[in-house]
Amino acid sequence: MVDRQSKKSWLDAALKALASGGIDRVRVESLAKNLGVTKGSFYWHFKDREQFLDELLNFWAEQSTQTVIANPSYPTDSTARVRAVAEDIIRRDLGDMDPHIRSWIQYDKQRAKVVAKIDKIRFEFLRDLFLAAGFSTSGADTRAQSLYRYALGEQFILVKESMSRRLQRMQAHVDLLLQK
Amino acid sequence: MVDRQSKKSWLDAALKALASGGIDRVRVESLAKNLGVTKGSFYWHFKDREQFLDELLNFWAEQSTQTVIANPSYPTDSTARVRAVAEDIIRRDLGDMDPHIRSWIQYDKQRAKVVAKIDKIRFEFLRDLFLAAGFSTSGADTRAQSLYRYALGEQFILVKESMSRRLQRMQAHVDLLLQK
DNA sequence: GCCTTTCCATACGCACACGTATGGAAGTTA
DNA sequence: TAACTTCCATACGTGTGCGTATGGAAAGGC
Repeated sequence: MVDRQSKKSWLDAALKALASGGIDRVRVESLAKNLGVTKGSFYWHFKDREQFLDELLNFWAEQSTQTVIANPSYPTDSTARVRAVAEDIIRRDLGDMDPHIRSWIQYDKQRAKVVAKIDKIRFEFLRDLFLAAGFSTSGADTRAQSLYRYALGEQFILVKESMSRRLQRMQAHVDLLLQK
Repeated sequence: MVDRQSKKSWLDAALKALASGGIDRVRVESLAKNLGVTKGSFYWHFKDREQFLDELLNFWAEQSTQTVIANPSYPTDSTARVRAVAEDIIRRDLGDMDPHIRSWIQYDKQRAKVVAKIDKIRFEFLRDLFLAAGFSTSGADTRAQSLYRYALGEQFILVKESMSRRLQRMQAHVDLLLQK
C-alpha cells in the first residue's frame, strides 16, 4: 500500500492550489501531479470536475464555520469580546481562503448561495456581539455590517501593510464602532 | 468601409465580457464573434492576448481615475462632501468594474501594482476629505481607511440588498466616521 | 488607374485539459 | 488460493483556445 489517496487529500490539494493561483489552477491533471498519482485516481473518487468543485466548496464551508464562530477562548466582557474577535479576523485573514473563494464564485450564482449563507452566519455572530455590548437593534446592525465590510475590504485592498499595522488599524476602526 | 474595428472597440468589448463573467470570458475568438469579425482583426491590432490584457488594465485605470476623483459638483461644506462622495461610491459601485478587475489581478503581482496605485490615489482623496472636515492626520487616516475598506467590502459581500438600503447603510457608516 | 497601406478572412498547427475505456496491482473476504 | 473489491496507470478521443501564415478586399495617396 503505497500512497493511496482519499477524497480529503484531493480536496486539501485543491484548496492549496486555489490559494496559490485561483480556481484556474485547480486542474485535475495538475493536482494529480502534486499528489504523485494520475487522473485515474481522481475519476475514481469523483464523477467529474464540476462535482469535485461542488464538494470543494462544501469542504471549505464546513471548516470555515467551525473556525470563525466556535472559539471558546474569547473574553466574557462584551466590548473586550468585540476587540478579540476583530483581532482574530485580521490575524487569520477571515479564514485565509476567503478571498480566493469569493473571487472564484463571483460569477457562479448557484455556488454563490453557499457563500451567502456563510456571510449571513458570520454577520449574525457579529451583530450579537454588538447587541451584547449594549447597542440597539439597528445600532448593532449597522456596526456589524461596518465591521464585516471592513474585514472583506481588508482582503481585497492592494496596499498591503504589516500585520501589526493592520491590527492597529482594525482596533482604530473598532474604536469608532464602539463609541456611544 | 463596413465595420472596421479600432483598439477601443476591442477594449470596450473586453470590459463588457469581463464584467459578465470574469477574465475567463475575455477570449479573443469570443470577443471577435461579439464584434462580428474574426481573430484576424485582433492579431492585427494586438501582439497577443497578454499584451492585450495589459492594455485593458491601463484602459480601465485611466477611465477609473477620471470618474471617481474629478467630480466638480460635490458640495463645498466639508462634511457634506464626505457624505456626497460616500453616496457616489455606492451609486456607481466604486466604478462598477472594480470587483472584476480585483478578482482578475489577484494572482498577478505585476498587474496588481497598477491597481495598488489606484487604491493609493483614491485613499488619499478620501483622507483629504476627512482632513478638510477637521480631523487630525491619524484621525483622517483611519477614517479614510475605514471608508475605503467598507467600499471594497460592499462589492464582495454576497447578501445583496436594495440600492436604497445600501445607501442608508453607507450613511450610517459615515455617521460613525464623522463622530467627534 | 496603379500602388501602398490598412484591415480582416481563412486555414492550419499546436498545446492543454477534460473525460472515458480498459487493464492491472494491491488488498480483502471466503 | 480463488474470487472480489478497491484504487490507480496507461492510452486514447475530443473540444477549446492561442498564435501564425497567407491571401485578399477596401481605402487613400500619387
